[in-house]
Amino acid sequence: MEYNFRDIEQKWHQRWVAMQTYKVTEDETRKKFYVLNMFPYPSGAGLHVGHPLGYIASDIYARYKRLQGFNVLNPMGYDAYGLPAEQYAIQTGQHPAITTEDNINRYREQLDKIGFSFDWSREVRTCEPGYYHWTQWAFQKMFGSFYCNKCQSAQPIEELIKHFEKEGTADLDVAQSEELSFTAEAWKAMSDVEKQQVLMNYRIAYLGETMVNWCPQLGTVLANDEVVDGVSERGGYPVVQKKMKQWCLRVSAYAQRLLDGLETIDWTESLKETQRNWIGRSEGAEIAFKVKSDGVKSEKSFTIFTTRADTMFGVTFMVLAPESELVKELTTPEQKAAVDEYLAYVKKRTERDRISDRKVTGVFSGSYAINPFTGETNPIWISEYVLAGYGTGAIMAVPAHDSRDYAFAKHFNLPIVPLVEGCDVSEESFDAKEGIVCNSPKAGVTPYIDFSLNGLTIKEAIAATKKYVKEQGLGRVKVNYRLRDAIFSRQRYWGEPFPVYYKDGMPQMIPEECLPLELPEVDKFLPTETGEPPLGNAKKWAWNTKTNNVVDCSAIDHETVFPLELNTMPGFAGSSAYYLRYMDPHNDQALVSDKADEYWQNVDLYVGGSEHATGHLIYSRFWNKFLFDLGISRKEEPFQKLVNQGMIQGRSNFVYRIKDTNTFVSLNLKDQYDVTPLHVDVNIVSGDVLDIEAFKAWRPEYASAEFILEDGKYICGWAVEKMSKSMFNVVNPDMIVEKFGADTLRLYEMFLGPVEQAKPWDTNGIDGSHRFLKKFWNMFWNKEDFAVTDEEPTKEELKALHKLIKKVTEDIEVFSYNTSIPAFMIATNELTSLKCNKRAILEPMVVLIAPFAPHIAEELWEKLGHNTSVCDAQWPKFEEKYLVEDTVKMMVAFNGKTRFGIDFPADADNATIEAAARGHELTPKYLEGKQIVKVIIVPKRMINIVVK
RNA sequence: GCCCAGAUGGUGGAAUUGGUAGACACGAGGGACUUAAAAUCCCUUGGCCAGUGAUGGCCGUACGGGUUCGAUUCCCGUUCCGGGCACCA
Repeated sequence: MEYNFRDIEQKWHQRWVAMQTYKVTEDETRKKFYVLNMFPYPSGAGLHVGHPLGYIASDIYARYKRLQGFNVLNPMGYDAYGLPAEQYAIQTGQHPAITTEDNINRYREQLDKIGFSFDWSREVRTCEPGYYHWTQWAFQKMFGSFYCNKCQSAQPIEELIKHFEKEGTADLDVAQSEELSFTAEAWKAMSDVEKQQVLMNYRIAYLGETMVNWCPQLGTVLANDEVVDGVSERGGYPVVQKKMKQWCLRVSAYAQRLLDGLETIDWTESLKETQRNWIGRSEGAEIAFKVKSDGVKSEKSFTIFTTRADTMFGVTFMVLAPESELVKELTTPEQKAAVDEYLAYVKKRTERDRISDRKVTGVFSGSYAINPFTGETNPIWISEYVLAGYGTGAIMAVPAHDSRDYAFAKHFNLPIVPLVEGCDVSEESFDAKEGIVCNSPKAGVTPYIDFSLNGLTIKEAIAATKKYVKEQGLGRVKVNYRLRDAIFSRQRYWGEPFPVYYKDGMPQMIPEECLPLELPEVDKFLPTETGEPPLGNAKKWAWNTKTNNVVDCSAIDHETVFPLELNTMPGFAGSSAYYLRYMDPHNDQALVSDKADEYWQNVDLYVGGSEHATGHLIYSRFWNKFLFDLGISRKEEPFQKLVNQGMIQGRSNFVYRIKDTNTFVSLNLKDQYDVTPLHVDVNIVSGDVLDIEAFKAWRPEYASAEFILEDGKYICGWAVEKMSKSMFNVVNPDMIVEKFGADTLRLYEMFLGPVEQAKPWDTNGIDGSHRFLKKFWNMFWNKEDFAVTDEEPTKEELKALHKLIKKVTEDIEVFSYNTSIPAFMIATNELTSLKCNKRAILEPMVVLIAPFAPHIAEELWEKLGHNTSVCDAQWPKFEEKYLVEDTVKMMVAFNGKTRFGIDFPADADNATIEAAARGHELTPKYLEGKQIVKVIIVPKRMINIVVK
């Protein structure tokens, strides 16, 4: 019987739907296992062969776990809000909801062909009100919370208000935008609006006037992870810094927990390292410097942050960030003109300019600071190399031991004082944190300090200085993080609307029971003429606080009807807690019910690309920790194990056109001509041989092309590149399924190499996987008859089977699918040559292959007489006894060189083997005249005889 | 500049974590069946050398050292490729 994959796959796709094979419900009697793929953004281009790679890998794992008796949750959905649909809408007027729906349908069709075990009854789409209800709800909870540093947890804002009423800001240790200080009386005296303004300083979701990455071409702000090398990640447009009022999430409050959590989860080291870099913890000290203006000592002071407190004696100047509030305060009248000119220059420069040309620039403020350790005065400069957003926006410059300070000092001719024994700072600074400190004043020489750092190592000196700073009240020990708060507003249409209206200029949350606040219709998707976001075009976009519903904008009276927020939420909003929603996707009372949450807990295995390392995977961990603090999520980390599937690259093909002609020359002859390589569609190339007729038909200008062939063929060149339309190297999985079947595609994608590794797609090798499935199929058939007998299996057959069980089980556990497929091939070849057609062997084989090739497994399972799905079978148990041999072939080596193998009884102990070796029984001719120094026995493998 | 992960045949990649390097597959070459093609099956396939031959020898896991009876695997140094962070004080 021929292996007719088309009929088989179609039949089982229908059956699975009819039988609801993949529907899961909470079942207290079984252990849960939660497998999750990063849900896709449904782009207009559809799936290419790279997309399903991770889905196949996780599907194999999900099916395997199910066969092991776990209750497996394996859901799928769509990250449906996004820029491409909106840009398409701007160009064509087509509503993004329609484009998105079309794309989703296309994705679904393509996914269904590959035979995944997704429970589609749990599908979520981030753009549906039933889903974004809970995105808005979480945002409101963040608005209503602050972060308590003492208890390391989010708390209701009411607790903070109580604190203010009792003792003002005294004894307050919370996450905040800036440090405020007021008494309980002052708090009570504040107006409502003032109170709200104060509270905004502490909320986890807050409206903040911050420097943002503004992308004029996209007309929106971008988060830090959406900006790469000073241009937007999408589209590559320039990004400038701009001060704007935006919604922000206080992700920075969770920096330490985000860092600590990494120790508890099973992710790759490189991904954890990426997140550690992004969080960027650094331990240092904040030290206050008093200001001396025009030589007159003033009461003004400012604080700097340093990780090198030991270098206090090497400070020769101070530097402020141009955006710092201190600039205005510390600029003297004489310097004002020069400073203003400099600030204007800095303002002109984009993020990109700063990165690409690192000129040394700066201006003197006119003021001086007093070093609290020495009493010396140092000039205060202003320079763009100091960043406003990190530390305090001000530094003490130690040119001898910091390369940036060094460059600045050289450029402006400022003094350089080395502090480390034997270091040479004539050409460059000495930045290393190792060596012995020198040049610090002896104890008692200055009136300011009573100890010397000389002779200490740098590490000791840092510790000693910090201790002193703390004791003397000169400053405090401080940990800083590079991680910034996430900017949460986007000036876009196609995203979640904020459930917020404005009263007296202050944001108010619409009542929780009125959620979801649905995205309004607009007549155009561009910003308004006055530059407001696209929601400004909505006619019906105001909130009536009496009736609690959305009303027409013309009704705004600022008494009962108020304007609604015009920004929408960014892409990461919807993807931050979707794994919780899958647990209970249709619940309209809660994000997830207690019962479902208690059962499914968290994701056991998460599969997706590493490009989300500093975006989604940080935001999602933050979001989950917040929900954890609220008692919604059971586990502090949402994704226990994470596997990053490698990108599948394209394998592009090239033809070589002789310049100024329409003649194409084959690869190995091209060096004889002056040629231009051109991309050619890989779908008309097979094994690097060009289909000439298809090529002529491909483009009208090639219809009359001429060819210079080798051996009668046109051989194309090739290169590995990103898979993309413009390179003509996109391979569509539908085509592969059509030609070879889904099982072959699944097997081949896994066989290509380790899941985690990036690798080029090469359709050529797929024959091998297809041939294997045919061989596997043929084991069950004798010509046209299904021929499986109930005979007792032989020892040899059982050995082949159990070797396979062992290998496949071990491989799946560690995601090494690419090595278990050869094991299947070897076992199939062995059993075929043994002419084995016994049920006791073949039935477990079907179960073993079911995760990899579910369609063929179902068909054979049914033919074997079962009336349930193979998904409900039991994973075969491996038994060691079938692999135990009577004899063991031991390799005999002399001084490490292997000579030959010799059989020993399997139960021979080491002493017997060694005696045989020493007794010259094994190898007389090699041992003649030589002295045995030692005999090393590697169990069941080798006897190594060391001779002299 | 700092951090992380890599480098194995013509190609994708194996190697039980220190024990016969190159499994398995593709590609290539040869053969069988066939009028022919497709399909299928069999043999060869890291390099060099010796032999009619079975076979034997030497070299070989980016490069140079080291530890070990034995190193693709562990350690030190170098080169190259990929990824992350980057005026972060």
